[in-house]
Amino acid sequence: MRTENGTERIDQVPEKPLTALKQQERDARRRLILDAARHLFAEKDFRSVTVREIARAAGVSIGTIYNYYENLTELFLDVFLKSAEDILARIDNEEDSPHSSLSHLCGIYIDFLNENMTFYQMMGHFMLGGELSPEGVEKLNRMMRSLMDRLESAVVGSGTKKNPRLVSHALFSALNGIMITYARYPGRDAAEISRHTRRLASIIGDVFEACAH
Amino acid sequence: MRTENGTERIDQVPEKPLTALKQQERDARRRLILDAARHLFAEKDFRSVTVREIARAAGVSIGTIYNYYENLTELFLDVFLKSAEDILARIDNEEDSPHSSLSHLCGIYIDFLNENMTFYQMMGHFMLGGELSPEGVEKLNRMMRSLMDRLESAVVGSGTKKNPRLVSHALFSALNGIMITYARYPGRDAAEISRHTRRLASIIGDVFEACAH
Amino acid sequence: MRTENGTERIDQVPEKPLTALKQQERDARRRLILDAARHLFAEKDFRSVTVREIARAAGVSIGTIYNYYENLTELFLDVFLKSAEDILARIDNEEDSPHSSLSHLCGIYIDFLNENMTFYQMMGHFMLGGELSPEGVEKLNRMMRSLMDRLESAVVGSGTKKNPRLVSHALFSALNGIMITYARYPGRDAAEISRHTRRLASIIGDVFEACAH
Amino acid sequence: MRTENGTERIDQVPEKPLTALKQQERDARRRLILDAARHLFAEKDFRSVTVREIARAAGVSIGTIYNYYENLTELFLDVFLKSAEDILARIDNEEDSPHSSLSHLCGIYIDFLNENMTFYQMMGHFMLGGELSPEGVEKLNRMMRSLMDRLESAVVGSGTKKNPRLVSHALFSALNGIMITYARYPGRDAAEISRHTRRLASIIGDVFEACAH
DNA sequence: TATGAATGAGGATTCATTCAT
DNA sequence: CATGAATGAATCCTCATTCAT
Repeated sequence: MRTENGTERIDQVPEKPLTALKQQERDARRRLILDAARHLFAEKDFRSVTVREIARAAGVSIGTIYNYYENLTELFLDVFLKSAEDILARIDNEEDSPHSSLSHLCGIYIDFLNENMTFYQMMGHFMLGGELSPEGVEKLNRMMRSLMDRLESAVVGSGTKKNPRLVSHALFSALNGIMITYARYPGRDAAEISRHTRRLASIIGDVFEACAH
Repeated sequence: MRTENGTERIDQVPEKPLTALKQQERDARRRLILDAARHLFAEKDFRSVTVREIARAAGVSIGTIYNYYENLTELFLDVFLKSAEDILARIDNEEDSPHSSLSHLCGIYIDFLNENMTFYQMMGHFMLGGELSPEGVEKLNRMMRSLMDRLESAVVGSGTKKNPRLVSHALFSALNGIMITYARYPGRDAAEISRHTRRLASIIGDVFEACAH
Repeated sequence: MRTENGTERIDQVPEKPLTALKQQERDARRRLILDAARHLFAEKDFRSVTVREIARAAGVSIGTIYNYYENLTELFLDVFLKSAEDILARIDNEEDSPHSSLSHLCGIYIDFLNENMTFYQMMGHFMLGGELSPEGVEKLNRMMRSLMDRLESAVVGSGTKKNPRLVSHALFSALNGIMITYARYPGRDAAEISRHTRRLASIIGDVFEACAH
Repeated sequence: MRTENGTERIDQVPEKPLTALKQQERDARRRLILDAARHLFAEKDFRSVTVREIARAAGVSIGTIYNYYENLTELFLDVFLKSAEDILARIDNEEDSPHSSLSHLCGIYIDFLNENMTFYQMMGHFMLGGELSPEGVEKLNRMMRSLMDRLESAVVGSGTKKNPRLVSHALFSALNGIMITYARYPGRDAAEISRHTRRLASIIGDVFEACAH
């Protein structure tokens, strides 16, 4: 069994309940660190967060961090992947609802970005040259593809006559671009930025939907 | 007088040719530093370039750099603004040509990004939380608006019936998003990425153009 | 009963075969760790080998290592003493052979050093300031004296007219010095170094032998 | 011009007294650091001395250390080379004196080692696997050869009939071995060790001298 | 006795910035 | 104005050892 982000979670056969328990504890601890980091990132740019801060926030020692993560970058990547799982889940939930238009999906995504700027910052960081191990790159790309797949489903569902893969690439790009362009709109507070970016997402969704026909 | 990027260039009255000369020298030196930095950034991620490296590349001392720039960030910002002037000039040149479709403009922009990844990286850096002085933010936003204006002209020219400002916001976002999404497409070299991103830009341009009508 | 290296092995009276068995297991385990460490040291400088590596190589846990050794230094010392036992055994075997000249003995010793650089490195480490418990120092010196004794026998056998103890001190020193001086002879591979050091050992042996008369 | 240890000391033409002055200051500062380190090494094993300690002892900042040395290893190496220059000078001075027998030279050398245990410890460290840059290895070997040359002169002077190079190799080895074997003679204080090692050096010198004939 | 996760002091090194010359 | 040596806080990461299970 593999979780979406590629973390290996060893299946525990009933014969080894002890090990299973340990694994649970391990997962819990890892989660603890992860969440502490996420909360920290909400307060300040993730690139300026130190191991010491994360350790303190998680209530563990520095060394423990390194028991769970090879290095800081791997932790950052895990935070990113965890966030990505969240948005995937959110999309998958909405998919079942009837009013699942392209525009609606765009709104969900952009709302998520507004609520999780760190996710977006990390996307920028990792996609634009942030050092990453080969395994890290692999995980990153698997995740990006997962996101793309959701979009493609929606694009196909919109009945486009064009190449759905290419169109969903373009749509995904368009959505991602909203934040890099307006996340720091001058003199606007978070609420205004949220509203503006949502409107742009809506426009983009509409444009792509309209052109499908 | 103000240059597009807001650099303050003290006007020299003809009565003081000596000072004017000095100012020229000063500009030349500043340019020297700027260009050295740009070349360096082409080789490695700008965030990992040190003052010492820039000084060596420019053939000046570290101290001199601080005579021309308050700090490293200001230098980075200037590099960004200089690049932005380049793309503005490129767009303005093309504007005169007859086949100035929206799609064509998108192509020009995305080509520029591919040739100037540092520009894009800096955009991401500054737009997503990079520390910046109030003056820096001001300069940055003036530049972003200049770019937007060019796009808006084109959008208006495309005869859209929608709110041109909003549409051009959406289009600008869409273009910017291409790079953050595909600059690290796995297993592709620069040429392939350039081709793919250009295709996406073309699609986006077409989509927005089509919907104008 | 005491082994040559001073390891305390609690005598097991026949009445307690169970405990004796346990002791055997204990010895086996200790041996396991020891050998794993020795093999590791053959690959990389012993000072850079970590407990974790030794544990992994021995197939035991870190904690187990500390059940058998007070600390890493004690383990290192034990490796050293085990090696020393090897060279003692080798010398004792050769002693019986007829052609046991001083020069021949020197050759045996230097060959051993070439094959067991870790032994020599540890000698340097412990003799030149490496922290050691009083018991450790005691063990170390007992071993050095054992080695000296073998040499002294040979010196006496060579029929020297001088103070045999002093002469054997000098000879022992001379042999030990060969490696510190030539172990890193530039641009020579192991075979060449082995050959050169052997030749020097031979010269030293001859010189001491010649002067005996 | 090159100093014995390979430090590049740029010759200053009279036309640039300013630069010459700066170079002098630089040398002085480098010397300051060097001496501080040497003194520190006299108090505790050089391997356990930290940059912070050296900086404090030298009255400079940590960063300054790195302005003069690439890294700690280079500093250690320089201390070693400086010591080596001292012993070379001492030998060269004695050379002029009439009673320059082999045995006398050996005494000078062993006295030096007793007074400069750090030198010997470093010799062991660098010769037995201590990490070193290629340039470092080069410097180290040049120094070892310089020492060897002095010995060879003396050996030749002793009128040996054997291969002088080989004999001096053997002699050098023998001397170096004295310290690794007896520097930690148990229960003896520095004075006793000094006396004992000197006696051994004398024996070795005599033995080699006697055999020359 | 075996385990191995947790610990955290401590290491070397970097680098933007200052300022005396 | 130009210089570049000095600064030192701040970084990530290691690893021997402990101890609860």
